[in-house]
Amino acid sequence: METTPSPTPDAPRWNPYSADCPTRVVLDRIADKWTVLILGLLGDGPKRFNQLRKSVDGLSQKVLTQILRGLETDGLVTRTAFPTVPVTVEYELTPLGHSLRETLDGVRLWAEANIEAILEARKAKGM
Amino acid sequence: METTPSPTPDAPRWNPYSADCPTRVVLDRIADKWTVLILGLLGDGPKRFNQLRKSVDGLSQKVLTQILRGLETDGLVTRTAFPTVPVTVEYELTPLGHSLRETLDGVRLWAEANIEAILEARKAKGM
DNA sequence: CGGCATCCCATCCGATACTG
DNA sequence: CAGTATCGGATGGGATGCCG
Repeated sequence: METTPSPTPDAPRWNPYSADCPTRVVLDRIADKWTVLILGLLGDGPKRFNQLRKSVDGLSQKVLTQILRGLETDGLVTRTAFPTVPVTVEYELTPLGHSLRETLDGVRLWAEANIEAILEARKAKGM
Repeated sequence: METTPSPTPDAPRWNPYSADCPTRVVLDRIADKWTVLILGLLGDGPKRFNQLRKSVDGLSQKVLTQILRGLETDGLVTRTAFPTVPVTVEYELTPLGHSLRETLDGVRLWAEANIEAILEARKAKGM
């Protein structure tokens, strides 16, 4: 966790590109290989731990745990453990998480609409 | 650079669930601590190298170079060197880069609108 | 099933020195 | 000014084992 050390508590204004700007706080949480995909999966409804893990190929148990803890910390998902045997744990988006996921849909749509252009740019540069 | 060293051509790509494969390609490019912020800065117009570096708190010269090379590779920015003394280099968004930046504005707006909720969630969990 | 703890290696990144 | 080159420490994350 990389919470910013709170400086002087006076000025409520933040530099748009300093470490405590809202965009950076949010990006530091979601801008990794997997989080956006997990939010997408949870958008379809509550999911169990291993259900998530198996849905995203290459995602390890350790990393999934870290991601879910982070999302929980920020109030984006809830974790519910049912006292079954063995235990069942369900993760679900909060309203806040849902609204973020909807916002990220914009990125997904852009990606799908422009992936060709990107791949051609790479090819044009010999990649 | 972060190009894959292994040139194995036909690896079984990520899970078929992902209509998100394009999303993954795009995320692998932009989903880091800095790239979205740089796209935001360039959205206001062309910027010189050190201009960008000084604008983003904590961003090193090395990482900025890597990011700009990556964005160039994907056709999102152009690099123009002017034969002044000393040399001047300008980075500018392509139309593709502009359209991505506009999409990412959605994320920025969400972040600014919901940062309070996130910080309170963290505080409620003792962070 | 859903974790946590440990080991351990790959990658990242900051610091530094040098260059056109 | 805008990089490239190199090194070493920090970090991330896979593999494995254990546990409620």
